[in-house]
Amino acid sequence: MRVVVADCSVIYTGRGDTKLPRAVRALIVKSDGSVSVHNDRGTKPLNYMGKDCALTITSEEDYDMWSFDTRKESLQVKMYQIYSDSLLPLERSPEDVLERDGTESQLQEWIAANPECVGEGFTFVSREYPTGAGPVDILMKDAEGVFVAVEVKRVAMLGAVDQVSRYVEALKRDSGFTEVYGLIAALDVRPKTQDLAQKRGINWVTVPRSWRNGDFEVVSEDTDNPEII
Amino acid sequence: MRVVVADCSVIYTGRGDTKLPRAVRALIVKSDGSVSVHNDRGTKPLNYMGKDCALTITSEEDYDMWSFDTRKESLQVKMYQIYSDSLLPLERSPEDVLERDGTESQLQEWIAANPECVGEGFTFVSREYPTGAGPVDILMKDAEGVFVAVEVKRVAMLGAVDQVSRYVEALKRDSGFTEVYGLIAALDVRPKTQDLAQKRGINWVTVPRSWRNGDFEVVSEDTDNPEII
DNA sequence: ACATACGTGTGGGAA
DNA sequence: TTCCCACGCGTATGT
Repeated sequence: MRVVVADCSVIYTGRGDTKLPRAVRALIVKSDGSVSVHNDRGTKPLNYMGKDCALTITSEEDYDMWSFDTRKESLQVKMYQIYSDSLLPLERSPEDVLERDGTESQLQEWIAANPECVGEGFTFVSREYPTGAGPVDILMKDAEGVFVAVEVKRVAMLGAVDQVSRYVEALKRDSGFTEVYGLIAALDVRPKTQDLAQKRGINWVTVPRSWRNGDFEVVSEDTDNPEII
Repeated sequence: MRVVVADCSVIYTGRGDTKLPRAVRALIVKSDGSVSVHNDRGTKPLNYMGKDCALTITSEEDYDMWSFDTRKESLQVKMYQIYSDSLLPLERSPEDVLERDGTESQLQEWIAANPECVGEGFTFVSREYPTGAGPVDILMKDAEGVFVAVEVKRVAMLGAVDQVSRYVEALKRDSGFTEVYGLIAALDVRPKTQDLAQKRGINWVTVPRSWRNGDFEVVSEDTDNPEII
């Protein structure tokens, strides 16, 4: 990994177009051929370019032009003055991957395994049940045996209501479900989202933050009638 | 900006939880109190923490613990060995902002100024027209004088159909519009999005990539009847 | 501070 | 490969 501190200006052309005026910034060039231009604020680079770009350096009167190019994009850095240029040796192990926990997909699994948490007497039917408008996260039946299309989110916003509306609509029209309604299961359902859900006749429940402690998964193993705690 | 190369492992707790195993990586600490943990691949940090986090360093037997904390989140880095630690002086100017071109908001302005591009005889009525379900990007009238709720996107996916459906629904119900329909104007309308739009009775048009050349904006100034070229 | 929406979003998984 | 959706999305803007 190479870090260059320089007085530079930047032009990007590709998916969009951007300009950066002349200023002192840090360029980070990695061994996979990616570049980022950082200033002293924030975690995101001001400009960047994905891996495998080719660097060509040309000299002009007032500056060196560092041009990073791929097939479709180009990042052109005018280097007016270079203050430092360091090569930082990093071992690169392909195993160096972030391990995530508490993701939506895990929440989904957990709710599928604990249908009671979204409603008394609810039972699991299927995960990723296909509809004409995309797969429903979880399909359940309620205590009366009516189908429920469950949309799982960590944070539910307006789009979640739209999604579940789409699924219910598609299940009724394309799949011949006569009795089916929608439900949002989320850690957090925003106020406006609650309003829209209400209007659309979509139910919603909040899952307690403690879901990851596994409270619902602990089953008594000492009795003949295992009981959800 | 401080760059530390070290053999370290990382644990993040906050919105989710993540772990990184022990490896040699670069820590970037900026003057706004943000941190990022980089390996030698990609433009995105493996871990990071936004601005204004407080760093406290404590010594353990095998490592120093660098703990970056905010009210709600915490990034804990076990530093087993530090290979280098450089302070890179960057001037920080608040004016150092990326200037973008070809954004959605510019596309929106352009379409508002060139309503003909989405339909023969269309006329502009209003931008950001408020509805009970949020503001419509552009409100127009078609050649017959019927209202059209236009949703602008660079790339239109399923959510765009939902949005414009919501607006039309709200305009009819809350605002007393009797004649109104929805339209998506985008550079790219994805296949499934076209299908769903069809089903919902939402129209869509693609804006040519050349919109930024200003073809529609060039107006003859030599005649009494300025004419769109 | 909260809520909403854009982004050169990025990344991953499935068709 | 393209298409779709989640993300500790980040970041800016309006309230």
